[in-house]
Amino acid sequence: MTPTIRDVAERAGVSVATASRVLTGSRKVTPDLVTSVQEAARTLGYRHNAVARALRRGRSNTIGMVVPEIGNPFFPAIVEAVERRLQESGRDLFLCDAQQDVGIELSRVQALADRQVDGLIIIPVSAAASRDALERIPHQTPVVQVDRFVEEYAADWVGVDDELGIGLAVEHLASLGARNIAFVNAKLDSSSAVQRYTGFKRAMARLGLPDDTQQLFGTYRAEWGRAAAQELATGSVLPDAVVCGNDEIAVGVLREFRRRQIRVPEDVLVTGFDDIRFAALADPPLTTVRQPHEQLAAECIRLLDARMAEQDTPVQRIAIAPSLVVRESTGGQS
Amino acid sequence: MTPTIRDVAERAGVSVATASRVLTGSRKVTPDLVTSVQEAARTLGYRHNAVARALRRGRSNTIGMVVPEIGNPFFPAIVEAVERRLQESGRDLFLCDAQQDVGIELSRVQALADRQVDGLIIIPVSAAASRDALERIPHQTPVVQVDRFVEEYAADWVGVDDELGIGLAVEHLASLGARNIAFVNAKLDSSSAVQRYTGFKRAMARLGLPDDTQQLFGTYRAEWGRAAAQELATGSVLPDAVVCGNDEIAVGVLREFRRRQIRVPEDVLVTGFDDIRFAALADPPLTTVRQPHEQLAAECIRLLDARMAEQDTPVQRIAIAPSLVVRESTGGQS
DNA sequence: AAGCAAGGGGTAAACGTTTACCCATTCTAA
DNA sequence: TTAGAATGGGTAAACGTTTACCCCTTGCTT
Repeated sequence: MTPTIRDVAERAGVSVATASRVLTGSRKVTPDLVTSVQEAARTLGYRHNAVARALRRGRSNTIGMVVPEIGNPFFPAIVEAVERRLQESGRDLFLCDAQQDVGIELSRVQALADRQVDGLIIIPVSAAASRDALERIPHQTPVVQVDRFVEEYAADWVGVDDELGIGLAVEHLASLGARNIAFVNAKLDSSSAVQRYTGFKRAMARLGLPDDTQQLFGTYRAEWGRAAAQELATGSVLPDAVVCGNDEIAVGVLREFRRRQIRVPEDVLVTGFDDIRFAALADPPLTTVRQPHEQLAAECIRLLDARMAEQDTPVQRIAIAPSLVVRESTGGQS
Repeated sequence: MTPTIRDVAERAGVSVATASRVLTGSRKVTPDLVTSVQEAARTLGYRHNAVARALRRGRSNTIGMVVPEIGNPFFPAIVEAVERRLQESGRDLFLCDAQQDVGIELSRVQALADRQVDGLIIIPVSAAASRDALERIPHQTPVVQVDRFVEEYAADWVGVDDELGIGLAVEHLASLGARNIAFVNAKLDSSSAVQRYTGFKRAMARLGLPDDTQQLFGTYRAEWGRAAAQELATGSVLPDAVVCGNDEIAVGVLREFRRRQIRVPEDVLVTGFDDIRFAALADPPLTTVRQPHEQLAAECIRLLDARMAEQDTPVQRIAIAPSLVVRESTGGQS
């Protein structure tokens, strides 16, 4: 069997209390005993049982995170940044995937909460349907939402200013002379889809552009981008530009236009959102709205720690301004 | 405070033992009591404390998984498939990212083992340097390696037959008349990099092709692909074809060739490995070796369950034959 | 020199479950 | 009818820690 702290104490000739004190450093212990306990622990290959510790302490030194779909490359990028931050404070991150399903999301959230994670970072699947999952989280567990949020649910949030981001894209296109600007997005069930849509409409209005352009709603995936591009291409007139709700959609759009020999950026301009790894590798490289991962992650951990330190402080929503990255899909430099 | 089983028992007017029996179904209980316990649990909003349960039972109904780098899209694809499988048996998956660092990998493995996961699925970072991390896993914890394995370490493995896969690519290129075939791969510190390399050399020898072609080793990332392509493009003669160690490299290669106006497939053929989501979306769409995720995941869970059921059965290595997907980067159909 | 504080060790309770064991009741079979 | 089995409930121990509490020793202050 794996050795317990009792074995360590026995071998070192001390009580378990002393052994625990040495191993956790929770109280001062005579140097002699310190070394003999450490020696004993080392020779036995002792590792503390994190389950027992968590039960006793009521905390686990672990943060849980749930993302909507790990296959969507934007989310791993956020996860990596969060992980790097957590590492600085020596905490572990356990990651779960909701597979775009609020039922699975609920079970993941509960699995993590049941295991006494000290905090929960969640990118909710749906602005409305994820509320149930989040409301079932025990109230003492701090929760921070990232990127997306749930409507009418009081928890901290940090994300990018989606409205502003889409606005940057639209303005850029308008400055290049585009007037008939189509919009291809995911269905409006996540908060980011909603905000990007309102961002689009407001920017169009602000710039005095016609807002009866083609606006198509599907999923945040490349297949949808292809399907949408097909619809745009077979319509009566090709738009001057296509604003996409995320980069995956945009990559699908580019692919379909290429297949149909519609040239980007000569015949039509295309923009994405997120600046995923492959945005710069697409052909042509994609003009997109960059999400500052590191900053998002830093704010996320800051919010979480603040919430852990003080439960009853007012909820915050932090929107970070994104920036536009101009590449060849709108005629920029490579 | 959140209610405990004691509260449930009290409210239902039974002992905690009975409450536990009802809630876990571990023994038959009179129907009356069953309903009153369930009623009590429901009205109190009782959720069992998974930490306490795990401590008492010594099992956690949880599988841990560690991947080398979650930002590499091949790994999330495997994770998703594994997750779907585990769901069938009602187990949870906690995922950790090693960030391509064997030190972090070690700490992740230990964090999971310390929390009494029932099994560990690991894609090791390095064929040699990851051995330390794996050897420190308590011997009662079942371990299955996926995709990559650690040399001289006795644990089950399931993956694709890398040698065979690369062989398919080389044969395909040879059948198209390519003779001067370059190879762009990651450095040989992961088992897959090694196996893909030997696969390449053997295939070249088998087909009687010159094996003094350019062979470049970097990382499994697109940036490396770009750098390597630059080197190939500026060499004295452009190879007939480039076999890449994975799709990310290949995408980088395609990008750089495009930038330099080297046409694929007219001037040079390119192949990848993995068939990630973006392989079909690259321009031109990438001919690649497809990894059967679902099958890999299924075998992985099967191995894990077998190992959990019986500790001392001989170690297995299962190599699944991959298939070639021909796309335009070697002149195939879109 | 006496009293008190501080330092540091041990004992045992507690965290929330599950389950071995015991016991009372009811049922079955001879 | 009665011995024995079967059914089902309760009591309490156990999982491996951490830590409140107690107590002894030492050293310092007056």
